[in-house]
This record gives sequence, structure tokens and C-alpha cells, in this order.
Amino acid sequence: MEISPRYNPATVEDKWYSRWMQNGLFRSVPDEREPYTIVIPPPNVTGVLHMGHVLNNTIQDILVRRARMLGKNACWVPGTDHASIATEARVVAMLREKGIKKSDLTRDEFLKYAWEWKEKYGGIILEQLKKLGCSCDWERTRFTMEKSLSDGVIHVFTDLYNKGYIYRGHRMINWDPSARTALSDEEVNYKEVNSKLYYVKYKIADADEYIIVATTRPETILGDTGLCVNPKDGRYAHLREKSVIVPVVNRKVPVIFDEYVDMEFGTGALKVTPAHDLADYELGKKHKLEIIDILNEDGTLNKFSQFYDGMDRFAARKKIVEDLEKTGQIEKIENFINKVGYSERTDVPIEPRLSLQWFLRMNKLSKPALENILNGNIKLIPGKFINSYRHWMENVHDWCISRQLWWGHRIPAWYCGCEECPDVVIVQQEKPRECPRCKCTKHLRQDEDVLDTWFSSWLWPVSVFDGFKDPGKKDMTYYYPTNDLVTAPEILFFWVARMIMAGYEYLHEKPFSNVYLTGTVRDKQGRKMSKSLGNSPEPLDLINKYGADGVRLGMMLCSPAGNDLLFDESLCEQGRNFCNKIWNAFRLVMSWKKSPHADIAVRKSGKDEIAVIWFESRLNSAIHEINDHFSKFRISDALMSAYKLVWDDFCSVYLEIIKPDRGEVIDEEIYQKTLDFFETQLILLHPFIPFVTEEIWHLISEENRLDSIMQSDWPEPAEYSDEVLSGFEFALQVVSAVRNFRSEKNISSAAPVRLLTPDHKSPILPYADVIKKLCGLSEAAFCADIPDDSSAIVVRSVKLHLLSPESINQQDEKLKVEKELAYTRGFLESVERKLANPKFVQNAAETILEKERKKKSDAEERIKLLEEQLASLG
RNA sequence: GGGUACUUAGCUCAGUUGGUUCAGAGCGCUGCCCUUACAAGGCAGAAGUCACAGGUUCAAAUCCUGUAGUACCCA
Repeated sequence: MEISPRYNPATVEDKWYSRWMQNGLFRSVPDEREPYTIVIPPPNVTGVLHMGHVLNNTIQDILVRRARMLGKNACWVPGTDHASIATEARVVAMLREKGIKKSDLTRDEFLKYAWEWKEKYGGIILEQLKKLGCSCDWERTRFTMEKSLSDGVIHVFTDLYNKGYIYRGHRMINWDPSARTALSDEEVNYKEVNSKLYYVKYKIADADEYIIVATTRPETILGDTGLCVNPKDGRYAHLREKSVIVPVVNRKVPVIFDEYVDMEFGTGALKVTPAHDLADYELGKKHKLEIIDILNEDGTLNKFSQFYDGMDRFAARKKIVEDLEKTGQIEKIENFINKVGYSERTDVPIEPRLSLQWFLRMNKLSKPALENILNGNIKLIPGKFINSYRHWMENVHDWCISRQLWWGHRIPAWYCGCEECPDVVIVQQEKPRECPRCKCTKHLRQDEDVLDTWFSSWLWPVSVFDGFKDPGKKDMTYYYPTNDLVTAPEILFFWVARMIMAGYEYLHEKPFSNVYLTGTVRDKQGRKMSKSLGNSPEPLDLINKYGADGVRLGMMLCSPAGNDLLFDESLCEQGRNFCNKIWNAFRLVMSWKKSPHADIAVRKSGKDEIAVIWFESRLNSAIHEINDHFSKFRISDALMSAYKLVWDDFCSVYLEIIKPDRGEVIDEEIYQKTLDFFETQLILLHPFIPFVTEEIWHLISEENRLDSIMQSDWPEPAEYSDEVLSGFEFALQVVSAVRNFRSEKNISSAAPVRLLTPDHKSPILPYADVIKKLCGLSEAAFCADIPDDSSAIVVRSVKLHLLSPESINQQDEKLKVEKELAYTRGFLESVERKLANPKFVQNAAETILEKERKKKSDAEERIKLLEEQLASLG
């Protein structure tokens, strides 16, 4: 059979993914095995795969696939969230293209369009995850707005309301005038913008005097209800008990004194607009100022703005500046750089706005969520996030959970609209039949708002198993608590922490044991990858170009937990090259002719047997290493161990040793051993690169009758011999020295170089054939009578002689040996100094002392050999 | 402004409780090689005052203090 010298991922990957699906290999149902569970951080239903998803889901797949091979019942639950704001924005835009305005539709009509959109375009990302090789149990795919999960959300809302955790209150919120909704603090991006600082004159009532106030938002003057100065500020001490006249609207407002005001900023006088600034609101509350709201929900000014009624906020700003200038009430205008909050969703400046919202009280709920992180019950990986987690949890704010949207879980609260009981609120899962107070049925209307999307996401680890609908369900008792959660540190607080709260509140148990926090994927210049910057490669293009295995490797080669990774396409190239390397190793082994008739006696003492013994140890030490890395979630280190095992030890050393010469055959036993080694390495690599390992696993042996490599057992790490490893390591050092000799002396690889030792007990002798093969020597042996024209090399403290047909420059040799000698003498001196120090000898541990003494004797031996060598060079 | 973390080779990072021939890896770089598994390859090599300044210790990349710079979070 002709096998291509290049591994071609495209056909292989599609073939195996559909085979895995057909055979139901990702399916998990509760059984007697130990479960291993991951719930996916549900991607936004409108989302498409980006590099952050590639990183995050590759890690999850690696963990799940390894757990499966470890014999656990591995269950990876996929799904999406309904993303209120993003989806609604998408649907509104789609309708606009059709010429339909949202305001012309009823809620039900709009939702019908939204569901149609979701069914048609939503969840593309799940299909893309399949391209990446993700081994999710797709039969378990959930969506936060499907019936069971929605019921859970409504149940939790009413339950928390009844427990007194949910309340309705006035709050200064981040208002998005474009989406006409409140945003959480996390959905606001602060950007530095060039703006202007206007210095406006406020007349002091009953005096012929002005006070200058600096502001960046002159339109809010219309809502001013006070003026504040610092009590320590001598400039304004005379204004106590005075009032000022607000320009334009000519409103008389009090001057208040509060240390909050920064005397250095502007003129040290602050205008107070409680309805339109968070700090002003607090100040206003403290000093009992009036609240005048001048804005409509779409960002236009309302009737309280008097002359500006109906104008957009930015147009009004222009107009009011003009008007103030006309009346000479602007003293000056300065350029000013300040930070302005922008909506993450619509990218318009947010407006601080006073509004009636629903809140979830957090202080009680947060307690177990903090405790169980601090006591290690739930681990954050890496641990460095614990401090900021604690800081956040100790200063936790109540959670604003209402959103002024239609797409989402509608708040189960009803109001009686009749005149007699305007303040009646009924919170329950079903629509009430009648108002409990006035008994009328006609006026009941449901709250228009929906819940924050996170209010369903925080229930995810419970709701995906229908834990609210059916707490005793087998799935729930079997899979919950889940094992690992893989997510980004950015959402540690408003998702991870809240899931922990929900877990303890409803199950009295953690939702997961480990939280692995990935880094942020950045471009080469360290910028966050984003659509607006256009600096993110399209993951599917990368997969087409390098194969899913190549992309997975590329991502994992450089992604320590919690650290950002600077992504570059060349990493995928490296990944692809590695797959190709394995492929070619496979081709090589397949090309060998095996013979059952090889001379056993020769083989037993030969290089092949040594290679097998060594590689067996090497393989087992690597398995230990890899398992150790996995146990610490050091996934890229685990990969690197496997990568080096395959490339350096297996391909560059082991296969090169046993590779039969031209026309020769390989002993069948050695051949079989080699296939076993190969297979073990494929299993170790499978979690990282599932496709190429599956392909080769099937080709390599007819005995592989299982459906898939993923059903293989993860190798049990056996004992290995350090002695074997270090002995062989020495041989490899000799190999390296001989090759270096060749390279430095420009001796062609075909030239018949001989390696000799006059010591019949030399430690190289057992490895003579190995060294001979790896260095292409004509001879490697004991020789009692070393020829005069040989060149000596010293490896560790062993002297060896090389004979080459080409002449060696004695002078260069001499310089090199002298340099080496000087270095070793210096080294010896430092060791001797250490040993001569009585304090060192007293205080250092015996093992350390022993090592130092060994260093000393080795150095002395080496110096002796180098001196001899120098003497022989003349 | 407050908090947290970080600074080790050209780049990205390891470096466990201070002590392994005076710091390791991958990529990149330099030289040689198209040696029939792989040039998506092989072999060899160069490269670091461990941010800076002090201190503790027989011994510091590692512990302490300060300085500078970077990143993230919060206001």
C-alpha cells in the first residue's frame, strides 16, 4: 500500500468524527462507573467560534478524553445561552432590514420572530465545535430558554423572592439609550475620549456674585438641584446657607458642603445632578436634594428640561452651550480627556439613570461561595485568583437582575392596575387569577421586563440535568457535583461565583471541584483578539489549513493556565508538523520487513535490545511525568512531555537505533515491541490530537478491534529504572560529542570514523553498537593500543579516542582543551571553597555535601584527563 | 485613587520546600546536510549580570524591603 509522505488531515478528520457520532462514543448515561463531568460554559446562541472558544473547548476536550480513557464515565454537556441583549439586537436588526419596527409588533409577535431566528441561525457554534473534535454528548445539548430550564429560572426567582432575597428598588443604573435597557457594570466599557470641560457661571442668589463650576456634561445643568463645595475650601466659606441660581432654568438651589469634592479639580465647585450621576445621587441622598430626571429612556430630553424638550442628549449639549455663550455665562472651555462608559452591546455612551429595577440581595448567598473557595473545597487554578475573588466577594453588591427586553425569561411578577391597590405586587410562577386585595381580575398585568441572562446561566450546572424539575433524577444524583469547569477569568465573579452560590443554595453542594481559568488569547502585539480590531484569525480557516489536530496543538503549546497567550499562526504550523512527524514515523515502521528467523543470540546482546530496555523505562518515566502534569492541570506541560517523548526519544533515538540497514530485516519481537510503544504513545497523545492518533491506531495493527482508540485504557505507569535511564543518557552524551567532533572538523557523514577506548571496562562498551549506529561509525570498540594520530574527547570524566581519515588541526584542538581546562579548574576551585567553609559543612544537609564531594572528585578526574590530552597534543 | 499579579535567552514560558557540573524548554537564529520515514526533515552550535538597588543566609532566580516598568480588577 502506498502511504502519502504528507499527512492529510481533511479527509481523516471528517471521517472519524462522523464515525464517532454514529457509534455513539460520546454518549454518557449513568452506570456503576465513577462519573467525570464537565458542563460547557454555554456560548452565546448568536455566537460564532473565535479563538477563545478554541482554547477553552480544546482544554475541555483534552480533560474529557483523558478521563474517558482512565475508565471514567465521561460526560461533557454542551449547550448555548439565550443572550438576551445580543439576540434581541440581532433580531431587531433583521426586522429592520425587512422594514419592520420592533415598536410596531406585540411582544408575542416579536418573540415569534426571535424564535424563528434562533431556530434558523442560532447555535452555529455547536456545529463548529464538532469540527474542532469536541467529544460532547450531543444528545444532552441544552438551551437556557427551553422549557425545563426556563421553569427552573422562574422557580428560583419566586423562591428567592419568598425568601426575601429579591426586592424592587430605585437604583442608579447604567442605561443603554439605544437598546433601552439597563446594563450590568460588567457590560460597560470605559474608554478614554477627548471631550471638553465647560466652565459655567452660576449666579449667587441675592448677591451680585458668580461662582464658576466646571462640567463635562452641560446638558445636565437642567437637572441640577444643588451645588457642592468642600468645607475646607476657604474660597467658598462665605457661601454657607446661600443658594445659587441654576443657569437657563433659573432654579434656586442650595449650596451644600461635603468633603467628597476634590478642591483641586476644576474650580473646586461641583454641580449636583442626582438623577444623572451616581456620585451626585449619593450626595443628593445624603443632603436631601430634589431629584429631577430630565431624560427619556431613548436618550432624548423630557419636559423637565423645559426649552429642550424632545432634543437628543448630544444635540441638547450643543444647544445649551450656544445658549450659555449668548448670555455670557460660559467663562471658558478647555480640552479634556476623560473616561466615558460605553455599552458593550450597542457601543453608545451609557447614561447613568435612576430607575426601578429588580435586585437580588447577595450578602447571605455569597457566604458559602467565599468559604468554600477559601477552604479549598473548590479549587481555582491557578490559585493566584483567590485574592481577587475574596476581595470581590467581601465587597459584593446586590445584583441587578432585570433587563428591559423581551427576549428572555419574563419576570413572574404581576401588578394590579386598579386605582385601589396600585402597590400590589404578586410574585408567583403562574399568572394569578385575581388581585388578592381587590379581587379584580381585569387589571392584572405582568412585569414587562426579563431577567438578566446570567440569572439563567448561574443555574446551568443544575438545570442541564433537570435538577429543578426533578431533583431526585438519576442524572442529577449521578453527575452532580460536576468535576471541572473551564472558563475565562473575566467571568469569575459574575458567572463562576454565582454558580457556586446557586449550588449551595439549592443543592447544598458545590457545582464543581476545580475551576480552570484560561488565559486571554491575544495577537502577537498583545492586543486582545476582537472582531472590531479584525486581528483574529478565523478558526475554521485555520482548521482547513492545518487540521483540527494542528490547531489544537498550536493553541495548547503555549497556554499555561491563567496566563495570556500571544497567538500566532506559526504555532498551528508547528502543530501540523508534529502530526506529520508521527505520520512519517508510522510510515517508517510500516515499511520494515520483519523476520522471525533473526539470530536471537545476536539480538540479545545487540543494540536493539538495549534500545527496547531503555525506551521502556523512558516511556514509563514520561507517563509518570504526564500524569503528574495532568494532576496539576499543567496541560501544556503534559503536552510538551509527550511531544518530546515522541519526537526526540522515540523518533530521533529509538527508531534510529533499531532502523534496519538497507536490505536488512527487523526481528519480529523487536518489531512487535515497537508497535506496542507506538500504540502507547498514540494513546498518550489522543486527548490532544484525537484525529491523527485514531487514524494511525487503526492502520498500525489489525488487532485493534475496538471501535476507537478512545476506548483504550490510559497506560498504567510501570516502575522504571533510573539506572537504565542515566546509563543511556551517558551514551547519548557520547553520541552528541562524536557528532560535534564530526561537525566541527567538517568530517563528512560518510567518512569511516572509529571510536576507541583503551579501557576494557569503559562504561561506553555496553553501548558501543548503539553509538556506532547513531553516529555512523565504522567501529566503536575496545582497543589496547590506541594509535598516535587519534583525537581524544572527554565526556563527563571518561576519555575516548576518535580516529578519522582526515587530518585534525592540532592547534585548534589545543586551544579548545585549554579553555575547557581553565573552566573546569575554576569550577573545582569554587567547589573546594565551598567545602572549606566550616559553616557550609556544618549547616548543609548531608545529601548536599555528598553532591559537592562528588562534584569535586569528578572535576579532579576531568582535569587529569584534560591535562593528559593537552600533553599528548604537544 | 484603591487592590491583585507579573518582570528569567530575540519571542512565549518552566524553574516545586533556598543547595543536581555556577539557570531549562519550545519556537526563532547561525552553520553543515536533499543520509531512500519526514526539508512540514536531520545534525551541531550560539545566545541570559534571572527588571534595578539594598538586606537575610554558609548558600538567593527562589525569602524580606525599596525603586522602576507592565497587566488585570475595582472606584
